Amino acid sequence: MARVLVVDDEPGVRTALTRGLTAEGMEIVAVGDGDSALRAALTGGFDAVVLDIIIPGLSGYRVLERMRAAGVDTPVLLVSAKDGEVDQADGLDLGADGYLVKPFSFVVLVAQLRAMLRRRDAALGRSGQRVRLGGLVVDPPSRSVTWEDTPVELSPREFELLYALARRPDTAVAKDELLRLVWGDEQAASRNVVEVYVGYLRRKLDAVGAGHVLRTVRGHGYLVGSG
Amino acid sequence: MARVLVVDDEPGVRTALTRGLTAEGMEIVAVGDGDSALRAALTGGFDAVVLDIIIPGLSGYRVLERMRAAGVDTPVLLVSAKDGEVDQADGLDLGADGYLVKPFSFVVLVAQLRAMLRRRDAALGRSGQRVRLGGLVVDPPSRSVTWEDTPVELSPREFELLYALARRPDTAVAKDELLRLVWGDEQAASRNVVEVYVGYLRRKLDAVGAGHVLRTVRGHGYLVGSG
DNA sequence: ATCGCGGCTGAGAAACGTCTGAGCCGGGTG
DNA sequence: CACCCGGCTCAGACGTTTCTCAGCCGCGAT
Repeated sequence: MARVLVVDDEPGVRTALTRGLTAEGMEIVAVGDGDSALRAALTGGFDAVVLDIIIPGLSGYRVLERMRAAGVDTPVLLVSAKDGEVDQADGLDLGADGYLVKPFSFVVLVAQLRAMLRRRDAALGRSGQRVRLGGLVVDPPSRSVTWEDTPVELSPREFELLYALARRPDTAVAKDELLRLVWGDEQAASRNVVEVYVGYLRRKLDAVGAGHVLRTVRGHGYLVGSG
Repeated sequence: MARVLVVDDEPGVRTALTRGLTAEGMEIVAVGDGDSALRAALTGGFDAVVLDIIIPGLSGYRVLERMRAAGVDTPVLLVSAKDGEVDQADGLDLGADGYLVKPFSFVVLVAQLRAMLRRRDAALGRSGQRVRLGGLVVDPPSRSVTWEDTPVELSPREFELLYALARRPDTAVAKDELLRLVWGDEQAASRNVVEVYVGYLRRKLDAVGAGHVLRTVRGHGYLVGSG
């Protein structure tokens, strides 16, 4: 689910957008002035920002400018009554990702937002997201695993297996599914190889005192969990 | 330098855009019909596409649709005389990144293109900015590298390799991707050349006591990090 | 307590990935 | 021309990883 920050000075627009975008399955935080907007945006907890330019306090331009200066690269959709070409170009060159002229169509706004979120998802999909689970951290970008800050050296297969399990915490994953997830569609591999690799994993996890996170679910498969 | 594909059926628009965008420092390929556009786009050799919807052969929509279906995620800026909100929304939902209504302002077009290219560069980590990482400094403008203020002399390839790794700190980069980033799309180069150059890099980094920043991630690639 | 089955493990063979040194090529320089 | 340097390929050595097999263990039901 996407978290979107909506910034507009008119309460009517705020409630309309909040209602409409919530119906589209987004989680909305709406604020009415530049200072609140900047404070909210700098938390980095948003996937996109809809930003009116003419607002009390810091202008939309300034908010955008300071966000980028602070290294926050959340996608921003500028909204303004100004339809001059220079305004649009300036906004985009300040680091915005789109520009909508008021009065805008809600349908277009949603489509623009979706386009921006789609790009973000594509970028994230390549790297994979880090999983934290009690003292266990599985970090796909660096392909590293730590237990309470102690690094655990894993081979590629071992890593993939642990990651496949850690992605679904406290959920039993069947051996057949692990075969599919980690070993691919090759039918060649026998189910025993999963047991062998769980063995390898356990040995390495045990060595740092994390043996209990990887449990057997008899007759089904395995699960990693915090319990 | 960015490579941009321009698709429009009017030769006048094509030459105007080609001239204007070239002046902005972009490398332009211009075509006038949907079939040529699709063929060009599917090569994947472009950083962005400016795509008119109403063109001979496949429509712009179709071109976009087939690009995405083929897994080509080059940013696309749709251009059309249709200003209906549904047209815009449809285009964006088909996978476009922006929508410009004809007649458009050239300044806005350029700003939109730049915004799209900026996102792409950020995602790929090619901002051209200096990278600092512990005691390691990689400075693209001057093509110089220092470890705790001690300069490290690198050949061009060595520099590109280190820079490719350093701009994504603590992230394992696959050998295939390094080949693409540093050696270009030429399939000719073997994967071993990466290993050889990592060897060269390590020798030089070791000589100044920075050997540990460049680590092997077995079965995957390499990473530079502070750890 | 005993039995049966699923799960676990040690050993070993084969494949794989990594690194290195030797050496070729081609372009620029003295 | 001879030389050097950077870029690259190749083949070999070495350790690691992957996987299979065979047999053992132990859970849970009777």
